[in-house]
Amino acid sequence: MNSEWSVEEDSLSHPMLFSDFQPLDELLDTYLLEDDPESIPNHHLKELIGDSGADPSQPHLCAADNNHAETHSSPHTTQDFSSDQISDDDLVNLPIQELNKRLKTLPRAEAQMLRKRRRILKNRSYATSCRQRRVASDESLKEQNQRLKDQLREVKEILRKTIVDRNLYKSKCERLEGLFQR
Amino acid sequence: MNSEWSVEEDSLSHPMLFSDFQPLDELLDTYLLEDDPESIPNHHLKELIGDSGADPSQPHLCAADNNHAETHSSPHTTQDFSSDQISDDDLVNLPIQELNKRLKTLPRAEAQMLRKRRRILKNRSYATSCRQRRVASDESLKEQNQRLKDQLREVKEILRKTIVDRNLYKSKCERLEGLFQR
DNA sequence: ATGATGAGTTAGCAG
DNA sequence: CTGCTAACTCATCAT
Repeated sequence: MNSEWSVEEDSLSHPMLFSDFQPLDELLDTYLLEDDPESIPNHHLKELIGDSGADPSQPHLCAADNNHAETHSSPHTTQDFSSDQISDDDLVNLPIQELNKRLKTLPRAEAQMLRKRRRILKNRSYATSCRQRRVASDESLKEQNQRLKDQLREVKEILRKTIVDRNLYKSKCERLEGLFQR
Repeated sequence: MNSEWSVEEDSLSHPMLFSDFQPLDELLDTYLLEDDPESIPNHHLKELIGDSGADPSQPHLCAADNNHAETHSSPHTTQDFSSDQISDDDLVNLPIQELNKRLKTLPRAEAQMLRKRRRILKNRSYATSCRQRRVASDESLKEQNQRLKDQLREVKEILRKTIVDRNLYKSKCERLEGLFQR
């Protein structure tokens, strides 16, 4: 049994109905001035990636396994080991121009493989950020949703109190008018 | 006297303030009784699958190409007849028990391949429904969000009018009380 | 076994 | 080419 409408309810945190309604007006400012629900934040769904390292030792247990031991990139004499000269890290992060320079010194087939691997590695991180973006956007929607529900509840409560208040004034007016009738 | 506090907001579509506030109360019922925002529908995110047919001719352009041209497949070696006996459709839809019966008549390797393919086909549709579910859930959140924004706007408008209404009654009370002072 | 989901791969579109 | 994303496959977890 929710005695929502009894005015005697001092348990409410706003013991001001009727004689003092400043608090209501303040709250009104708070809400009515913030007139556009569309303007709710919602813009914090970026800056989440930051990959760069994270050696994907066995990315999917099926990716082409190029043996990368670039802990101390060995710019050694021979280019015999060809593809080993370029770490995965360089492969993705080097500007394409710089990469092409290095690839020119390699056999065509080798170069092609490396380009393909570059694309795969890049796609891998695109996929990762795509997923993170989706998750972030979902969370954001849920948060916004919760905020809206809370606001709605609050505004409804204010409305309820305002109506009680108005009804009291109305009754008082009618009583006073009754006195004049006599 | 009444020229002072007559309602100037005739431009509003609710020309009832002060003297007639039934509409407000009706709207109040509409909103306050629907007290729990948590109870908004949100349960229509199912019944979306319904695959069954739709020959995925080239599912990803990379799936194992089983030659499903049973009209007259290419019988170059012995094993071809065998696997062609079971269509992809049967492969996914037959109860496992029934399928096993049929597989018993086939070479082990063949049977293993078919089991694996069954798993792949099933996973394909699991993935599809997973994706659809995600999309549906997202849309649902967005819709709910829009509804909440609309409701909030509406309740705020009602509150605004109610406050105007209350203030008018309050002014009137003060006026009447002033008359008694003399 | 079945179903669900994170992650890697591929195709294909957009810039 | 770069970046993004739908769809597929695989690994893994839970039932």
